[in-house]
Amino acid sequence: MLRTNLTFLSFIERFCTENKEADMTLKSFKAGYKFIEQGEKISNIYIIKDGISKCFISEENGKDFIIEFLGKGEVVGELEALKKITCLCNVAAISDVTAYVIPHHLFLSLINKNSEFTTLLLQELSTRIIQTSTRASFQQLYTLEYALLKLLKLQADEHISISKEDMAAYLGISVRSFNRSLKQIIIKGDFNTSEFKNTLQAAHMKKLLSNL
Amino acid sequence: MLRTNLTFLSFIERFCTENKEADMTLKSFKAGYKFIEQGEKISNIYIIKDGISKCFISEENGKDFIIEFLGKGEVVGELEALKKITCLCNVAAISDVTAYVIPHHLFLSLINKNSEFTTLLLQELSTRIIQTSTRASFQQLYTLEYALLKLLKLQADEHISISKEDMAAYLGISVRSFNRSLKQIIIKGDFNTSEFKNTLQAAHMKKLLSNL
DNA sequence: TTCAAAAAAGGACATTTGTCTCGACTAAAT
DNA sequence: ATTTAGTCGAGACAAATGTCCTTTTTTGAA
Repeated sequence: MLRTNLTFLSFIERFCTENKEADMTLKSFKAGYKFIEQGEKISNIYIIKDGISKCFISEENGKDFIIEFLGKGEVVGELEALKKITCLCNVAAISDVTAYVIPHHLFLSLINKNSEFTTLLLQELSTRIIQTSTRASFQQLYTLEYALLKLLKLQADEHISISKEDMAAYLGISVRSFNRSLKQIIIKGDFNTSEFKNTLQAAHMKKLLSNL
Repeated sequence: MLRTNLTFLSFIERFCTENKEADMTLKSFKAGYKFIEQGEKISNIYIIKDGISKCFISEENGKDFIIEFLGKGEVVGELEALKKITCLCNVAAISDVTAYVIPHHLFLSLINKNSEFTTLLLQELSTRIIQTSTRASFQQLYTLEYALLKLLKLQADEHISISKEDMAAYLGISVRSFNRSLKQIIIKGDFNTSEFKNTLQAAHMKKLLSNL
């Protein structure tokens, strides 16, 4: 659920130091700041150096759907650059975020001139398709409780914690349903059973649950 | 819902005629034949020349989720080639299908040597991410009836018809729910109202509904 | 044409999820 | 300490969806 791409980040940082004259800058955003707005035209791509963002679609009926949480090395705005479209999603910082800002023209010329970069980009896009597809399938075909349990586990694994509202938006459900399922999980003690392989995970999970 | 990529197909056909010595073949599959099996290792990619296929994930609970219907110019197996993984999905022919078969090594060398091809591939992957993401959001956040109506409209637009089971699998619901919503739509006469702009569409829609 | 088997449709009930609302708790202001 | 506004959780009910099983329709063979 929290995507990262350290290889991609290394490449960018290396490129940055080796091409100091290139038109790349580093920007910081406070937690909560929405730095990309759905429907707007942008002329830069962003590569997250630090912090966590959420990428979400706001539907016309007022509901939000979180496509993915983005961490180190994830890129944003590249679809817009490649396909010359307005922003597909909103992107907002969840924690404080710093990101490399790269103008579209530089991004596009990198693709043309640097095959290492192109390969990394192809890898990134592939990963995204795989994750988006498998998640869509999973969330449509399994019960909410199962999906929620999996989501909590992922947070335990990655030692992060996401707000209740964001988790609900990620699962595509109301906060009410989220609370209900959460209670079921706690009552049943599902998080104590078989699926947790190590006690560290279980401990982090308890902490997570006590904060919700 | 039915993806096509005619630019991609043109490129392949041109490449094929210009490089007769290259290791590319044309294969045909009868309607219903599952030519890619989830979890298996493959060493070719397929580019659909003609016909319609469905690409679907079979979950462990026995349910299927249709990721997308694929028409002319759509490529299959490229994620597996790029990321060296076993097949993510099943792919089955819905109508009779003919497809170009290209070995992984040729596909990968095309990426390295032909920047036009790489650009087309980047476009294709981008489109896929966009479509998968917007669909996931839409299906999670809107009512079934709304999603179904949209699905029927798409079929009317594209002059194709998909079986009931496949539509249900695409929407991630049971056939029972599908039938219920369908009835609602017919009773309400939704397909006759505002959203249908031209009578050709409306006519095709009536034909579709009478076959369901 | 008739009948039996198979497939599809739909009714009934259970479960899940959403919406609306009220009450409990929190925190800040007086 | 009291009040008040705001937030959060959950009860109650409604709507949506799945499962199971009966009914209806279709198909194909005699």
